[in-house]
Amino acid sequence: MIRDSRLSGVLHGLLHMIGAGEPVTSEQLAQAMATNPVVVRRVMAGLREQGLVRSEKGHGGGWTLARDPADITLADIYRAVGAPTIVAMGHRSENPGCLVEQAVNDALSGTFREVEAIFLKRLGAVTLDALAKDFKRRLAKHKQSLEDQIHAAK
Amino acid sequence: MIRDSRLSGVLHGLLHMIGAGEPVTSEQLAQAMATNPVVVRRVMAGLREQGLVRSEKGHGGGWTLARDPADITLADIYRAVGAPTIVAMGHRSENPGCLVEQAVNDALSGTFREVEAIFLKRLGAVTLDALAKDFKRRLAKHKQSLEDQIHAAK
DNA sequence: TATCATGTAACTTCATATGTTACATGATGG
DNA sequence: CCATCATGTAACATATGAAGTTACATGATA
Repeated sequence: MIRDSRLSGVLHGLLHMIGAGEPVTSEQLAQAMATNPVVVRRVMAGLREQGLVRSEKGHGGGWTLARDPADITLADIYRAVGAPTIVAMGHRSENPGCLVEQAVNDALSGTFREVEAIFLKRLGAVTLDALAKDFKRRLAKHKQSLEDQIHAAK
Repeated sequence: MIRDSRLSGVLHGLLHMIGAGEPVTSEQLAQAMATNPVVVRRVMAGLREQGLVRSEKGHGGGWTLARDPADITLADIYRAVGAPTIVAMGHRSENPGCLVEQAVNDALSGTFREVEAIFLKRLGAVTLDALAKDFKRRLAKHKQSLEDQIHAAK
């Protein structure tokens, strides 16, 4: 099963934008996300429609965050990228006449829906700011680790 | 996103097998599942490898359950059909060098794994027998409903 | 031995995220 | 005003994998 990576990709891009402090072009984001500028625009367009980011044309243009990252949850971003399918399984058909199918569908649908609700709840509990801070912690740790190596080599 | 319907389809087929009491051919199962006999054999082959069903060739042959449906959970069946992808989303790439990517992947992976665990736990709590009984309840209710209509029409 | 059924390889089909090319639109700086 | 830079978007190509299909081999039964 091909897995949709739009949420993953756009989060990557947003963290870059937070770190930049100035408009970031699709070209730069594409390089960071190892993809194509058009793909970036395509997915970012959804975020813009939801008022999460802004885009500016021309010199010095590019993408900027439109809202406080502390007020944006991963669930907001998930919806903004088009609310991709969460559960990769589905029903063979939706024939309401077959009682066997009804029993099977109900049993699976209940689980599917529960899983989707939990997924969205979890995403809703994480803000973009929290993710950015997590990244900064990793960065600090990484730098510390590098310095330790330098000192150890003296 | 195309959703994998093997689990749904095979459950449908298994309920038919339970109701039949004698070997059911791929042809019959295919008709019930609105698909092709080869597709049925393909997916049933996984169940056979796990010892959940048996197949017999020749006259009077077909598919039969190999174990007590009360001892088979939907999780067993899920695994037997090849453990299809549960979460339809994934990471854009697995570049361990990029700290941004690490932060994003960890945040999403945690949620993905939690969701998958819950999914399997739920499937593991439902036996094939329970599903069959649920179907029988629906059938009885349906029959009752039909009779009521006949009586009301008198 | 004819028939029935599974076993399996080797296709085709289909949906859809992703990648790419091409060109239009609009903003900035000279 | 015009060259440049950037987004906006349509149109098409590519890739993946489930599902569907065809063809034929294998084996069991009557």
